[in-house]
Amino acid sequence: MPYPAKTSPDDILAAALTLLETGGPQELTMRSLAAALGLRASSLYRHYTSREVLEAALATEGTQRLHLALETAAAQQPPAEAIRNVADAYLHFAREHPALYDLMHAAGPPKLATPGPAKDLWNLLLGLVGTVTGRADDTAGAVAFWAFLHGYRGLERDGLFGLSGPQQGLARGLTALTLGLALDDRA
Amino acid sequence: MPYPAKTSPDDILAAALTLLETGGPQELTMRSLAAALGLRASSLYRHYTSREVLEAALATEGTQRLHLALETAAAQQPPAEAIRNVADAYLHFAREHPALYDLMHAAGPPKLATPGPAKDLWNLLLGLVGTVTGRADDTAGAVAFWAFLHGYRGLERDGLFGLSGPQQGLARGLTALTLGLALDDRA
DNA sequence: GTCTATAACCCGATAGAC
DNA sequence: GTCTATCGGGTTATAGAC
Repeated sequence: MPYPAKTSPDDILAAALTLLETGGPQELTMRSLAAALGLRASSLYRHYTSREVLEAALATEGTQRLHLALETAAAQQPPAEAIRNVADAYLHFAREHPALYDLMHAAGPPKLATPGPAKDLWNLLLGLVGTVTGRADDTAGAVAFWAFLHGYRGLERDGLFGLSGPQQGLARGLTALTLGLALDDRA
Repeated sequence: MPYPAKTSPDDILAAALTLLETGGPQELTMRSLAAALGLRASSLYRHYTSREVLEAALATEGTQRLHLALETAAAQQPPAEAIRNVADAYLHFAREHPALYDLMHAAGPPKLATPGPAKDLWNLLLGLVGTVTGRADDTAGAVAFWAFLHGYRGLERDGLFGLSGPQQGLARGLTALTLGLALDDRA
């Protein structure tokens, strides 16, 4: 055959992930991605109709991986340990895949309502917080917990902890938040 | 005079702020900025040597404005009200100036150690949290409080609260965090 | 200090041959 | 399915005239 297949959607996705982690978001262009796969940019459009579609696929893949990591971290652990393990796993994921984590939040609003990786992730957080606060559907508590993790990661990524480090801000915030969520009995 | 001054660093900064808020970060280019001022892109380089320098100036300006807004919100208020007012003012600022807020965090790490707007902002948060926890330099507590606000804003901006809204996640997180920080007596 | 002109790069995406 | 060639657009930044 004159033009045998050199790649596939999965290959492209994998190469894009590697490129994203090694060179950051600036390096993820259709040209450099094609080069990493040994082909031309125009060939990619046979597998992903646009860059936007490719980024959406990346975001979905990232959300799935994060969900899996958190699930593993929480497995077979009592509530207090599960919370800490999940927080550590969350931050570890964001540190290891900073550009992917950013992309997950930049590429459109992941629908928490409709079934999919984003909803799975949300349900995990909801259940986790529920085991600590004793409420079945503690939406507000899960939002607070997620906001804290997401924000801590943002500050850390922006280098705001400089040389002095976060000074136990993570541990203290986590303890305070779980303690406060369990005690607070607002409606 | 053949070429009278049409602009100044302050004019440019003001126009850049307007452009940033109306059109988002994509619209803030040297070309469009110059066009908004009625001149050519190359003329801007007499006032700001590069786009990077201009963005740094924007970030500094934004940090000053945020600091001022928080200072006003906290003034003459008992601790509990001050915390809530500051949180509201913080989120209000981020909602009103989303692109500027992003730029403040994207344009290099603001040094919290060296004197400047960023340190002023940090000191305000540190003092505010101190009035609630009763500790003089509660670095960890301030980090936790800031992380929560920053993270809540990020989730809100990414549209993760969809139609159902944050479900009191802000109020509950704030209450839980302040309660927990005041009660927790970890070192 | 502003102008014109241009250098030197980058990007996503498409047409049509094979 | 991949290729070459190219369209059409964008950007920061500089050189030199006035």
